[in-house]
Amino acid sequence: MRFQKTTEYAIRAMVYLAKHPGQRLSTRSLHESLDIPYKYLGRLMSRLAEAGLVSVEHGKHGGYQISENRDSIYLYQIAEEVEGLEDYERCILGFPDCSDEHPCALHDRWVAHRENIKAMLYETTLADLEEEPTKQP
Amino acid sequence: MRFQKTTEYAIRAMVYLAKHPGQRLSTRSLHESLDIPYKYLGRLMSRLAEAGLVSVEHGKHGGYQISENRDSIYLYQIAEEVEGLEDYERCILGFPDCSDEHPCALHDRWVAHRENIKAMLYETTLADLEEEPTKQP
DNA sequence: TAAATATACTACCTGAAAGTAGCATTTAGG
DNA sequence: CCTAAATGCTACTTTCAGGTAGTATATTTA
Repeated sequence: MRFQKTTEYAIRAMVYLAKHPGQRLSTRSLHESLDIPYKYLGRLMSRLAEAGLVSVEHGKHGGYQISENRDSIYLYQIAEEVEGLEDYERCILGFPDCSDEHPCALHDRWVAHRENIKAMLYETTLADLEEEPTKQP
Repeated sequence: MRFQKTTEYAIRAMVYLAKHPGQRLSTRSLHESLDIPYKYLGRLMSRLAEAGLVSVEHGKHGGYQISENRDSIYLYQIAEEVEGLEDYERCILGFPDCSDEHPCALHDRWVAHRENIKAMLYETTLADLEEEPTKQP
């Protein structure tokens, strides 16, 4: 009941980029700030760039920055790109034909929590995460 | 953001046993009723028996049944045995020193949902899942 | 134009979850 | 006592997330 490690990395990186608007940050600096394996992070950033979530500059002094406004990038977009959103449509017990009309024993209890998590993903932007005066650990 | 498949199997099997109190059910019959790979289910049931969640009879006409009262077995016990409960103490972004006092950007939003899920696991018994007139898919 | 520094691409390695298979062991009952 | 039917144990296989490594390519700048 958690994000894949790669999704954690992706959200970390996107949040960090959102905190440094207008700056182009290299994989090296993200690696050092966020403690994510350098080579693995490089491939991840390429994926995020290809998905259009960040813009990229090649060559010397290259790197990544948030592609659009921080308030137009939602958490679900990051999760979708990395691990997909299939889990949030899935029966909690894995029954293929579980549904509201034909629920498994845990369905009703689970769906309530699941919808709350979905709301978090679909309604929270990177800008929203900036608003609170929370320190990055 | 889901249970491991094996945890799904375990909860399915426990719920099914809880619906047939006093009956000793073989791996074969559980396999046929729940569509879980036969051999894999056999090993899983052994684990649940060793953990004390079900009682077991060997030999001909052997099988498993709920070990105690249905209302004294909580979902968290099943999840704990199969995949552990570490995820529910973990930072959603994987920062090792994230905490209430030193939160990551998502901490406060996530903890609310996480605690609700923990409550579901720690407060729901197999008997509770019986009470609602829901059909097993 | 050449060196430095960055991303992009490709191949490989590792560990764990999920699944398969065979044989040993236990028990009921004719 | 023997056989059928069940669990228990052990080993192997498959798949994929996560991680490592080397090289190609792009861009800045001295």
